[in-house]
Amino acid sequence: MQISSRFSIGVHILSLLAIRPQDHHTSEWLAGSVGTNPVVIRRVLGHLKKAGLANVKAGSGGATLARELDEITLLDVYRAVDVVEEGNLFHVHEQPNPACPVGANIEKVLRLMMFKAQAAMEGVLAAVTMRELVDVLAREIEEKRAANG
Amino acid sequence: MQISSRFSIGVHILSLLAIRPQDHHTSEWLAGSVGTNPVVIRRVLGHLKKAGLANVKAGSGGATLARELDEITLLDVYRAVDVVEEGNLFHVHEQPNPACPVGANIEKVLRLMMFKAQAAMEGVLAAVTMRELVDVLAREIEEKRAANG
DNA sequence: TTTTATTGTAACCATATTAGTTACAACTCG
DNA sequence: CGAGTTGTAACTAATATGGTTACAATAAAA
Repeated sequence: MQISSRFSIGVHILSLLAIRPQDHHTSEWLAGSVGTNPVVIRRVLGHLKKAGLANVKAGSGGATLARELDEITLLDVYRAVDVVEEGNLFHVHEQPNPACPVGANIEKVLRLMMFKAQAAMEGVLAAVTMRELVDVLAREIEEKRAANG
Repeated sequence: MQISSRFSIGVHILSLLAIRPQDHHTSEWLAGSVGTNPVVIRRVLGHLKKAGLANVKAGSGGATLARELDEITLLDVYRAVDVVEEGNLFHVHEQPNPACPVGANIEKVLRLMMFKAQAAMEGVLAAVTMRELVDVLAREIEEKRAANG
């Protein structure tokens, strides 16, 4: 099991919009960098638009950031692309036997522990802004450029 | 996307082994409490056995704990039932364009952030032992018993 | 030894999700 | 108008999940 690459694609797209603000970001252009089909990009971009993270212009085409990078956290992207239903990262089996003491009570205990684990994960995503990520990315690009030419 | 219920089933099984040590824990009996098919139980139990968390006796049947509750963390169970490939909770898209500066460098940055998020989640699981979980569960059972009779 | 109950595993099924693809109506703007 | 683009539906192949039947191998009781 893995969390859908829609999340990583969403981050990739927003990074492109941030780092290359001058370009005409069509789904085809974005797909070229992500390495996938334009329709996949349009689907993810649709999620980002709905969440108020990106603007997309129909007809003439092109996407832009709808918010400052400082005001977009990785958790915002994660939620936007709808990869994990809220509070349900873990699937808890659904028919424990209520006639058995363990069966009747384990669900509550399990959900508590799993919620904490999930919250810890999302907390890390919430603590990183796209500004920080793009800064790290830009530094990475610059370092490689300096090294390889 | 959700992490397979094998994990919650595994915890449920170990809890049963701990709370009802006197019973004959056949897959059928366990399935009765979990609310699923005995084969599903046997499959999970197979994972737990392989990981050294449970003993299962073929032929005459019956499962028992193979370790003290204090020496089993939720992370042990999570790893045992093989719900998430190590280090790969997040699926990162696999063909970013190396000719694009963003495409060439985003994977490393993404993996770093995602690894931190995943590690935070697993850290919570590692911090909870089956002893603690079973204690909470036993308290829950007792409270309900006292209230409802 | 025979009988009975159980495990371990293969095989199959229905369902769901994912990511890619084709197709096309609706839209924007030169 | 015409060229280029988005939004979306529809289809596909691949994969994972959880349930089910079936049965050989096994253990222990009768």
